[in-house]
Amino acid sequence: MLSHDLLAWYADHRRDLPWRHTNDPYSIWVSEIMLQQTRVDTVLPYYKRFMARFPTAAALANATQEEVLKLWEGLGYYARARNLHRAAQIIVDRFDGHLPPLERELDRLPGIGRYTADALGAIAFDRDVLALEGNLRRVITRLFDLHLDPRLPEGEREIRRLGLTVMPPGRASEFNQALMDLGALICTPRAPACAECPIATHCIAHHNGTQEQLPFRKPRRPLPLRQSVAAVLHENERLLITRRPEAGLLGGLWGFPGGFITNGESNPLALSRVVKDQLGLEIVVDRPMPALSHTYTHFRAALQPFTCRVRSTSRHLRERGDVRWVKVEELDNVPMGKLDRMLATELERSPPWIAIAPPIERR
DNA sequence: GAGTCGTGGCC
DNA sequence: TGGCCAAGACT
Repeated sequence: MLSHDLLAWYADHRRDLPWRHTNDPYSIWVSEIMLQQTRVDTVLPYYKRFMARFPTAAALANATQEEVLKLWEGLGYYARARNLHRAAQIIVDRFDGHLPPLERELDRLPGIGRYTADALGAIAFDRDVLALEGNLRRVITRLFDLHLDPRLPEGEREIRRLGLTVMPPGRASEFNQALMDLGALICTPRAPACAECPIATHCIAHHNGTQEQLPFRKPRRPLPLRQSVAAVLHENERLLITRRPEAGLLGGLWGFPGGFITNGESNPLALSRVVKDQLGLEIVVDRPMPALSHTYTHFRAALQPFTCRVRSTSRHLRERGDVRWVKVEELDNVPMGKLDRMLATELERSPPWIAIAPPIERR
């Protein structure tokens, strides 16, 4: 039987992961949020630090958002951290610090969608639900040789229906995680290791030789490039940083004032306008910027020292909660995205200047 | 339904 | 090396 073969393989080959050493729903929840669109190896050090600092929902709820973001810095998709923090506060206020066990309740919490609600239902609460994520979609698609796009509603419905037919009642936690490990270790997107697969004899795609072509995907549109600018403003030994809006790129993190350029403005003018809009500072640049390269992997090559003067600093800056002056060595103590950390590093070489960031390639 | 949101590893 | 992908959620 398929489930028997799968669970026997899982008993011998399951990955040893910190969140598999516990039945605590909070611990499993944190792992599920961190693992969204993020590889296990990337998550591990973040997870350990986070759980050491916030071992319970109450500990997380009592923290400041800034501290939560600081621990998340570098992990990406920062809305996850803000939503996790908010949800912890809701759980403390409305559920006495404990996650509700039903998917329809979990699904209402910020940052928890269909998948995470089902994963918690299955893994933390032993409920007979299928937690459909990338691995399960691919594995089930191949098992049944489905020629449907798994991301579209019709494909998802069919995957869920067929998956449930092979899930043994009462063992949803093991079964879901076994399929995840199978997808991560054996039934990989490219070059699946069918010779080592414990359920290859049950796999219709393997029988038909179609596993390499599945799951079917529509080609994606090419990604646009967007150009951004940032100002690095010195005052003696201090640097000006601002807190970014919660919505959008690197939301809630601290960084140098700046933004995306629109309408093909020349770079110095765009920078002047963005900084003026954000801070009320007049910036005077005294020579034009050179051409720039195309992705921020080439960031260092694109940086050009650039002399400038700040015409006026206004007192209202000091009163704004989203603006700070920090010493260079303190930059490590506020949550900033990677791009801005690179700017900070570059700044220490040749202050002061205004940096024009090359276009950001969206993914 | 399609865009947006990060980062790192892979070949 | 650049395009693709990874334990998705939200708008």
